[in-house]
Amino acid sequence: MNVEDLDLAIVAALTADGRMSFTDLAARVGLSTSAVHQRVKRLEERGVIAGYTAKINYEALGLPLTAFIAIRPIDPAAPDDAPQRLSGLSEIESCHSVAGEDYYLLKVRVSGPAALEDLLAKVRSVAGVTHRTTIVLSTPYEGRAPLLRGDRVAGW
Amino acid sequence: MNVEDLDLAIVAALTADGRMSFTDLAARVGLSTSAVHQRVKRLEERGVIAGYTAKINYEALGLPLTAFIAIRPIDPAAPDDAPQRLSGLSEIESCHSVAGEDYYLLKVRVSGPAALEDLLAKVRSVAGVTHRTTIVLSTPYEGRAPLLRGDRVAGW
DNA sequence: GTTGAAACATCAACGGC
DNA sequence: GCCGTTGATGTTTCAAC
Repeated sequence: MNVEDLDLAIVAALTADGRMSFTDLAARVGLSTSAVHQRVKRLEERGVIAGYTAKINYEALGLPLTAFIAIRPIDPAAPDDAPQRLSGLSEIESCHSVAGEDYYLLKVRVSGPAALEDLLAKVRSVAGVTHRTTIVLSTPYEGRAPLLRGDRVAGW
Repeated sequence: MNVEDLDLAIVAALTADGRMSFTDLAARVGLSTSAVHQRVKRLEERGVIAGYTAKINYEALGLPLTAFIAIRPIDPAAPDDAPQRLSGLSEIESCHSVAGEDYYLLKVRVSGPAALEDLLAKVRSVAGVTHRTTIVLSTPYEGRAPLLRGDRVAGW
């Protein structure tokens, strides 16, 4: 796919501040405004930049409780459309299919223990048995940019 | 803190598209451009909107392997500054302090198994013994907006 | 990648509800 | 207090080089 160092710098800058103007971005990577503009548009078209989002403080929004829920289907032989069936539950922020004992790992945001209890009941009824729920106490950091450094793609 | 429905609509729109212009945002929530502008600035000042970020396709960037690493310190009596000591490892996207058997849950992005092996060694040497590593096979969805609906803050 | 110019968005000051 | 209008400044966008 060939993403150059300049593109990595652009991606890093837009990860840190997704609303940075093309003018500032240009100054940061040492290019003209329209040159970065073209590169950003190309990164968007190629899907390297999949979009932009606001970072939300969910505590301030009344959803102070974050948890991870590991699940596995009740019937392992049944067609596994759990992600789709769970997608209606708005409390679920992300859904990963994982290797290991569990099938899926969900990250959820709720208003408190009672809402978590309700959610767990819904998850059970929709997509199998909940296996393990891990409560998040605090989040030292989140959404950092894990970008490529010197060691690059060697090792695959 | 008192976040109104109008603010929730703004937050939802900016979660879906963090670079949406105030003009479009205004049309979407039925306000004038400067009215939404003022509300967004207030949401930023109050910390409800903590910033903006680009959504990156890490596979396209050469980091196709995502994993969760659950850790606990070697010496539970020692001062626990693991998040800070781990913050130098750029592969770590997020670090949550959790309840349960483990102390921290890390989400990491690497280029492949060899890079994961290297990272696990670094995590061990820096912040304790790695207890369980869960490989992500695929991600049906991620970064959705878990916003408040009718049930609100009841239940706390 | 660059320049330049038109269309558009941002932001602060002011007035009205 | 919150919303709307205005106008100056800055930004985005696109064609031509």
